[in-house]
Order: sequence, then C-alpha cells, then structure tokens
Amino acid sequence: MMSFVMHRQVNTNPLLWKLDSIVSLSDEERQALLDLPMAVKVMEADSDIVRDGDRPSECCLVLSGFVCRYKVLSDGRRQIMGFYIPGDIPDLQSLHLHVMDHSVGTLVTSSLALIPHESLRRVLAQYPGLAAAFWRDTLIDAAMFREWMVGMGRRSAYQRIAHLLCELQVRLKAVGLAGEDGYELPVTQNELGDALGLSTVHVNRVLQDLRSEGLIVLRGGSLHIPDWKALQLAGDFDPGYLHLKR
Amino acid sequence: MMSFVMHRQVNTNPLLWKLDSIVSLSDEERQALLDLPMAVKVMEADSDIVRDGDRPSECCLVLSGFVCRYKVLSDGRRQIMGFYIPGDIPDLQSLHLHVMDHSVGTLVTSSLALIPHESLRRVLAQYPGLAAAFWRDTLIDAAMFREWMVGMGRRSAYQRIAHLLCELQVRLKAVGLAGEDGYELPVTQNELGDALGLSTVHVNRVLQDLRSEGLIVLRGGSLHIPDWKALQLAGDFDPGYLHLKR
DNA sequence: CGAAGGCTTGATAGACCTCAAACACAGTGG
DNA sequence: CCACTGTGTTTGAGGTCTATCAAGCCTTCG
Repeated sequence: MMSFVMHRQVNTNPLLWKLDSIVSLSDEERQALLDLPMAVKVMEADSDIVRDGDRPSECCLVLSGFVCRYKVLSDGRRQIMGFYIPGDIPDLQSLHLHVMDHSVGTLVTSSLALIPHESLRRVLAQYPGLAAAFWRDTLIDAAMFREWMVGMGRRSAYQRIAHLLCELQVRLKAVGLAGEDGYELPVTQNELGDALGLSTVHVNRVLQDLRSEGLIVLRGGSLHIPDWKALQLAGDFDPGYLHLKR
Repeated sequence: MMSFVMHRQVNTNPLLWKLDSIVSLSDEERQALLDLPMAVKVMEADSDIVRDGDRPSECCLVLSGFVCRYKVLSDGRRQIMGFYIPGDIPDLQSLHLHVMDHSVGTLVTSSLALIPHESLRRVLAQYPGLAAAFWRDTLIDAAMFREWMVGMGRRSAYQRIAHLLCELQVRLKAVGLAGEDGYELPVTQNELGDALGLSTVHVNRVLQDLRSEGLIVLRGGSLHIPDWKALQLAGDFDPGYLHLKR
C-alpha cells in the first residue's frame, strides 16, 4: 500500500480548500462560509445523493469520499459526467436549475454536508464576492465538461484515460489530497469506462498499455505516476481549463 | 427554398427573447438590459470572435447568424463544443473566467453586440434578479455540454445527429427562429462532424439514412422535420436539460 | 467558364465493442 | 480454517461502427 502526503488542514471545512484554489476570499467571507448550517451525512458506496427529476432544497458538499454525476440512458447504459472530490459541491447548480437533469451518487462511502438552499442564497446575497466565487466554480465545472467532450469526440481511449488521470492528479493536489506523484483512485474500471465512453474490457487493455509503458503504477486503488511529464503528454493534458490560481 | 414563420418581435433585443425563455424578468430588469451599452459588429463567416488564451474585456451577444464554441487539439483536429444562436452570449463565462480556454467563432456572417464586462458587472450588481438569470444561463449551457457528453460517450452517430437536430429545433423555436417543423441550418456536414466527434463522410452517410427513413428533409441549409415525434425518438431526445420555462 | 467549397460514393482499415469465460481477491459463514 | 460468494480484473475471439483515403460530382460565384 502506498501512502501519500496529505496537506489538508484538520478542522477546517474542505469547501475552503477548494475555493482557495480557485478564488481569493476575505476573512469575512471565509467566516460566513464556516457559519453556514450544514447537516453531515454519511452515505455508503453506490447510493444516490440526488436523482434525475428531483427538486432538491439543499446542496451537497463533499467532505470525504468520491462522488460522481451521471445519467442513465433509456436503454439502461450509464454515462458518468464528472467525478467530485472533497470540497466540491456537485449539485450547486440546483440553486438555479430547480429540476435535476441527472443524478449524483457516491462511488465509495462518503460523508457529505447538506446546506439548505435558503441559507446559501442568503449568504450569497449578502456577500457578492462569494456569489462570484460560486458562479466561478460552476463555470469551471462547465469547463471540465467541455474538456471531457473534446476527449470523447476527438481523443483515443489511450489519451482519454491518461487525460483523466492527469485531471484528477491536479484537482486532488489542489485540495491537498494527492501527493506529488499519485493518489488514491477508488474507481473501478467499469466506472472509468462509463465516464469515458468506453467498455470495461477496453479500459482494462488500455490501462495495461499505460502500465507496460511505465506511465502509471496502479494497484489496489492506488495510483502512482512515475513520470508526470510523460503522462501529461500521453493525455494531451493542459491544466488551463481548470482555471486554478497560480 | 422553404420559409419558416418567425415570431421574433422587431426592434427588441434578442437577449430578451432568450432570457424570456428561461427566466421571468421584471420590467425594470428588462429596461436595465436594454440600457446596456452595446457596440454592434458584423463579422463574416469563419472568423474568430475570441480565441483560446484571450483575456476578453467584453462579452459578445449574438444578434443574428450562427456561432460556435470550439477547441483545436494539438494535432490540429477540431472539436466544436456548442452552437450559439441569436440571444445567446457564448462568452458570458469570461466575466468570471478571465482567460479563455477555447475559441468562439462565426459559422456564417453574423452580427454581434459587444457589451463591456464593466457595464455588465455594474448591472448585475444592481439587479440580483439579472445576476441570477445570467448565472442560470451559464448553468443551462453546462447542461447542454453534459447532454452532448452523453451523446458522444454512449450514443451512436445516428442518434447523435438526430439529437442535435432536435436540440436546435427546440432552442431556435424558443427564440422565435424556427417554425413548428423546421429551421435554417447553416452548418456544413464537416462542421456537424466536428461538433459530434464524427468524420464528414460518416455524417453524410447518416444524414442519408435519416433522409431515406423520412425523418428529415434537408436541402440547401433548410431543415424540415416531417415527424417530430419520430425524430425525437430516433435521437433519444428529451428537452428537459434545456430547462426552458413551461 | 473555371475555381472553390461542399456533398457523395467506394474501398479498406482500425479502434473499440460484445460475448464468454477464467482468474484474483476480500469478506462471509459454517 | 476453509469452502463459498461476490465483485472486480483479465484474457480471447469475433464482429461492427466509424475513420481514412481517394475520387468524382454538384452548386455557387467571380
């Protein structure tokens, strides 16, 4: 089992780790976020947080675990549209899009903080800087969708997988959940396929290619990236679309 | 040449047609939008409005024409990530994402209204209802990205093309630019391919299939949809993700 | 009338899928 | 302690959708 250096500060809200990586907040704004009422809830793996068609009255902040956004087609197949990690609010959009057009579910046991829309709206009305920050967050979300679209439209399975592994490295690092050269990836090959528009079998074969070329070491949910530059190149990865500060 | 009933009101700003289709605005808010300073600019086909890497200081409202959002890969291939029609502001995100992570360009001669970020920010700060409306607009944009992702990941070329034709019907209709059963589609087969992750050749063949099955009549840039229900079914299309009112 | 861009067609190739089965490993219960 | 079960991974063998390459055709426009 590999271990990774974790930079997160204990006793702070992961929402702050995340927002700090994309905007600059004043102390007052940070305090307003910490004062938000949150109901913590632990959910086991593979359970739905919100479902397609729901009309949520609260948003869900990921505190720990791994969460995804997905849609199931009329024929039962699934498309995962994004992975969400501690600090993310995958259903922030429900603040303004009242009916869910997709579902959000856990991939592993995860703990979530539920924040009432009402409270969130009050805080955003009071602190325009926070409203801008959250808007920006949803825009970055959209940027990730675009990048995935590019991948599914124009990149090979090989590039797509490498690209996704790069994206997660950068995003997890930004909130202190990845080391310099790897992270815990609690995602099955089947889920990777659903996320990238590939079959499980093909994901498996491509992962073996990546392994045999020494681009990744992946075992038991731990990913080690021996040569970051090389993996980035293989995935045609440019982190610009994540719009991180610095 | 077919002709379509146009419901747009003359002398009003197409931005209002669009926003009216997704939110309810007060007279005061509508007036504030009309009072925004706009510099009208006509651009010929296939020219860039903003480019990947730019730091725009204004947003671009489409007044007429057809515009797309795209990215070019390192190997030169292109992925179109969305089509934009009168009333849309394809680079609204630049308000909060300062560096463009993709380009926006015209597909045909289009007229655009350029609105300085500064003015926009002032109006949004003054009218929270407008801020919510614009945020909602960018969220619907993201919902369209997600739906395209699903298509590229899990739907066949046939379904993808049918789906796109359905989406445009609904969106154009919402701003009064489509009739009940068709619209002007000034997009080449090559551009369709770039949008859907397909080769031009394959787009051509699938269009012929759709034609031979009587699902579409497409000639000289005019699309006629004889059987809306059938095309919807063929594309597995459900307009929920567009989050239109009513 | 010639040129250019877009559309159409044919032939071939390849990336990825589907089906089917075996393997590995962790957790469970007797 | 060891079968047993379940989930996830791996491997093999076709099969198919879609890409690529290469022409020819058609329409528009100068």
